[in-house]
Amino acid sequence: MQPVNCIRDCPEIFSAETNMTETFNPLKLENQLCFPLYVCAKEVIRRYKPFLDELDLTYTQYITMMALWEHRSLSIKGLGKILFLDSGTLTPVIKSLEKKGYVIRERSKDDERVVNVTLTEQGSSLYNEALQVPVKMSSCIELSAEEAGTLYSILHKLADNLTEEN
Amino acid sequence: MQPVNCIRDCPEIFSAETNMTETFNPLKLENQLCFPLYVCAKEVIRRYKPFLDELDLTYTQYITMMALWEHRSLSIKGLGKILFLDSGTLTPVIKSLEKKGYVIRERSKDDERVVNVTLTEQGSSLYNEALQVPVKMSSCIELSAEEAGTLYSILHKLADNLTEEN
DNA sequence: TTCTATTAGATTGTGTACAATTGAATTGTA
DNA sequence: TACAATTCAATTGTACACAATCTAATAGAA
Repeated sequence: MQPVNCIRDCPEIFSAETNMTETFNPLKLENQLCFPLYVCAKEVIRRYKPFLDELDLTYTQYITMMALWEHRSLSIKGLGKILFLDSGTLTPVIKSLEKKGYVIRERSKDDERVVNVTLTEQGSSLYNEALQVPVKMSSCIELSAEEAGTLYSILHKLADNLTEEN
Repeated sequence: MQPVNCIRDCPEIFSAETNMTETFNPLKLENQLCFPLYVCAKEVIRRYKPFLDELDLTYTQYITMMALWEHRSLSIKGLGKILFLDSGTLTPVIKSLEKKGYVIRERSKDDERVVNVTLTEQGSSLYNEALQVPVKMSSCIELSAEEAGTLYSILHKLADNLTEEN
């Protein structure tokens, strides 16, 4: 990726408020904030792939399992709120997890519209193998503890800002 | 998104080197670094959509046009290096841009394997309308100048680290 | 209570992403 | 110079991601 000279080279943030001096070009890739975000997300997920392949999970299936390891059972809607995914994405992901035997899907008796997704025994026990995934990933991301912490908190602030009140 | 308490709550970074005290759980979504990255990338791109719709561009087409506004003409391989995309993704994107009249595709005379993608007059002049996109986006991202700059440089460091050497 | 509005999830259609393969062109080497 | 290896782009197959639509179920209001 390109080097960066100064803080105002982030057009989504600065183009409106900064005085546009000589050569500053808000449509250059190197001046974007979203583009490296998009590249990093893709590349980190690509680094997950070999480790997730060992569990026969995709990244989307992995984060779905994480939500279920924490909550045991969730509706499609509940999963969507946690993962920021809609039913168009989740329905096939969950059917795939069901086929692998990690979850079961069943209509709620209280409200027939609701589909509850629940971990099976096999899905629960996958947790122990999955514990190796973050361990292995940690060696792929060469950021200092401070940088990682800073990145973490800025991303959470940004995510809150972008996803609030839809 | 969930609140964060302390810097070690980033398992991809910390799980290998940190002493695992009592309840720290590396497989919780709130303890991931990749998950908010993935969510932010998706959500920022979603915010682009209404502005890009006005230009009849998708985000992938938009970054492709950015590369071409800067370089005028590039091979598929050249575009792939800049955008971190492979031919399987780029071929349909470029055919779509060709259909809209923004680029032309032609085999290189020097090397018939190479396809050069070149801006048309119409593609070039789209630049002027596209200048409004970063202006409009700047009001969607509520980060301070300092946070944006910090995010920018950490993401570039991470991208360099993830994409170096193929 | 009946009719309307809302909600949950599934489906459809479009557009990425990427791994793996293919085929044509070029390069490197014996 | 042949011929094996490499390179470039296209194609194929799988898996998202989301907008828009659809259907069934539930809730709300007259």
